[in-house]
Amino acid sequence: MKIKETEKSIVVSGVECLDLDLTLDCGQAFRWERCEDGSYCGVAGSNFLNIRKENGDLIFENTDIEVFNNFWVNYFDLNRDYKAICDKLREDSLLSSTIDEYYGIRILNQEPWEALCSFVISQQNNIKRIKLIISRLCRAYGDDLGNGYYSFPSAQRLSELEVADFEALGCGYRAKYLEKLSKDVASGKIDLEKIKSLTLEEARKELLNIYGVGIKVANCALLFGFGFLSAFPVDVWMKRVMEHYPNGLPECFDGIEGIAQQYLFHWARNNIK
DNA sequence: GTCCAGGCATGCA
DNA sequence: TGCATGCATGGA
Repeated sequence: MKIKETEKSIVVSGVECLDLDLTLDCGQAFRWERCEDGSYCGVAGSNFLNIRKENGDLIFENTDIEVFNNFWVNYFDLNRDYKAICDKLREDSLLSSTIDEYYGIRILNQEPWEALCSFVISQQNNIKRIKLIISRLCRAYGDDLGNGYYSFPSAQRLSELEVADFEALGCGYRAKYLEKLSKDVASGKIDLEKIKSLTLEEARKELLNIYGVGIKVANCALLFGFGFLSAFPVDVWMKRVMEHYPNGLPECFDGIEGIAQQYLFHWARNNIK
């Protein structure tokens, strides 16, 4: 990876396997918008970013080198060798063709709190509406970052709300889950940083104790927010995919089950019914 | 109008 | 432990 600072942007070359459309709009993160020029605008943490690809280079705009180094490198997982990971996953025949078709899906390192909230909202819901609800939530209770962009509201802020406030955002029956989750995280009863330091099994057990968090939401939070690449979420789409693996997951998935899952999820959404 | 979506808690056997 | 049921809402 080579990094070059210009007057307005940061130009990163030598990053393999990062397709912005596939990575930012594949149902793992819900706050990126595709602009007319093909670039993406979004917020993560308290940082706004515009990112695009040009001749294979990644162009980061509306950020600075310090935030890039301290935040975006980790967010986009730029130091991980995804090419080697994809080569390993190609040992599976279904994934081999899937990776050829959708090469460039990465797993983003999102913040635990945002990921957990987002996937509580995601249950029994479709991606378009998940985005709609999260957008309303940020606009109503996040910090104003300018130009119509808002940060994801903190647990502290959301702990001030009542169930009816979440219902007003369109959260439906998930409102009561979010209300309790916000208060428990804000009070320290649930310690997300501590959960991040546990083993996968221990962390999953902790998340499953949370009201409104079952196995699917737990695995999504673990994969997308807590850095566990072995987590393997199975939703309605992945249940259809699992018919292709009657004997369990192949050995080449070991340690990178979550990345395999994201390719299969994308394949299923585009190819099944 | 009906069906479905990155499911979960609850009650009951 | 496993299975049936109700649950909010917006888009297709």
